[in-house]
Amino acid sequence: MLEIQKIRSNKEQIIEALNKRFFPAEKFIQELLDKDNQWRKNKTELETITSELNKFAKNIGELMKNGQKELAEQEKEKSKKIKEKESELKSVVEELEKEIQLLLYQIPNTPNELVKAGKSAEDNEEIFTQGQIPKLHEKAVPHWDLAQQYNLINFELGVKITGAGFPVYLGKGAKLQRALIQFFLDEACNAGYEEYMPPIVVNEASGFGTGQLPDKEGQMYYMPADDLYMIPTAEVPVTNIFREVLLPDENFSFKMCAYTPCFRREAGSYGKDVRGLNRLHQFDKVEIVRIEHPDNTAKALEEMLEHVKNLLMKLELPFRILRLCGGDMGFSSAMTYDFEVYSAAQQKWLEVSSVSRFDTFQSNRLKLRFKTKDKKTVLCHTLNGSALALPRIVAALLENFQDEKGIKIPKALIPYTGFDRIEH
RNA sequence: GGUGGGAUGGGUGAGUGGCUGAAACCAACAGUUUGCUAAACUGUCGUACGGGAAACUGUACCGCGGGUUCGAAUCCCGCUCCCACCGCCA
Repeated sequence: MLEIQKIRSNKEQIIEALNKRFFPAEKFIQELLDKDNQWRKNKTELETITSELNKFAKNIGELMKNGQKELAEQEKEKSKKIKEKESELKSVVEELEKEIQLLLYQIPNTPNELVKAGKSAEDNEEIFTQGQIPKLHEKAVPHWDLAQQYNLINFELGVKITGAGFPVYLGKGAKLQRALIQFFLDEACNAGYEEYMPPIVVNEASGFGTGQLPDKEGQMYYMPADDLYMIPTAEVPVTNIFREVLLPDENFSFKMCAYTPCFRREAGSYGKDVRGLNRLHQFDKVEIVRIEHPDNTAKALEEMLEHVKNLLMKLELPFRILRLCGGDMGFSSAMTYDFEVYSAAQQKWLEVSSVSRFDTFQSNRLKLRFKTKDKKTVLCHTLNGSALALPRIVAALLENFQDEKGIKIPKALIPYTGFDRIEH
């Protein structure tokens, strides 16, 4: 959620920034500011009247105490009329507040100055590439065939137990999952991120805090009996640790990581995009989350990018980094970098990580703030990124490292898997 | 699931209709004293929003939402959460 104070004072810059998303900013911002003006006018008037009523009440109390009953009654009569006016104004103010809130919820974050204008994924900028695209043998197949051939993942079994998008991992397939989770967590801890194991269901307030609610509730699985949501990412519970937190000074920097399963309804997805591990309803992910002083955000983002790069290099996967254009970024993000690995048998790039800075957009909703040296209350910045999401990594590993006889495990992972090849 | 108790500022905790944005104590911060530490003393010490260049000022907030009243932390109604004990269970 954008800060209303900033919209008041930086109207033009904000509209310009939002235009990079092809969001109809002009209309929204103007309407918002008109409502805000009305609100402030009415609010001031209301408070003047309330103040008057408070004086009446005090005065009447005095009169009663002194036994001047008749005078008191007269004053009561006078205050009645003012009170009518008060309740009228009150409902106007409340209505305006609701409308302003509603508008604010619908306005996405303002893109960072580095972000280019653009409508879709085609306008994303490739800013970095690394690694060689492997040459596969002639009979190379996509990962869903490999998974079946070597009995690593059983998709049909998942359908039987739950439904499409809930695969069953078994044997070395299951061990590979466990190895990757452990590997990613160790790497994150070594980079100074503190490990958390949060709940994987959250309440409504948490969904709201990170911006999934009220708009994107279709994305989450919902349990009406208990009014709880399954998390779509560890970002939700971990960031909400800091909901309604006021940090006492400026010397803070929180680096957290968490492994959780993630649940996404992915309503509307279909076709080859959802084949095999490409898009699942349940998947595993290690997430890194940072709470930073605004001055430190740019540096923190760089560090996170380096961290994810490092993971992919250790896994020996070819990858590229894209800086998303305005139109392709998530609602809450000010700037997002996507990491894509090349999956050689499918011959396509798969998104495996998304690293974003949100600046004050989340912290404004979360009420996550700190005190400056001169005792001012200021919103913190939040950042997060996947480090990493498993399924597409597994897809790329299987596809890229296959040969005629089996699948090789990258060196860095062998200590975690306990085997160096997958064979019959 | 059953029964009972509770929710007040960073913490403990007083407050049953106006003198309470809220006692007292603790913690924290600043200062005085001191060779240093400690102690003592003095002062400061909630959040949000509005108005104002600022000093400052207005309003709201005692779990949440409604009601009664000229006036509510205090009375009434509904809800949520927490704690304890019992039952069931990993």
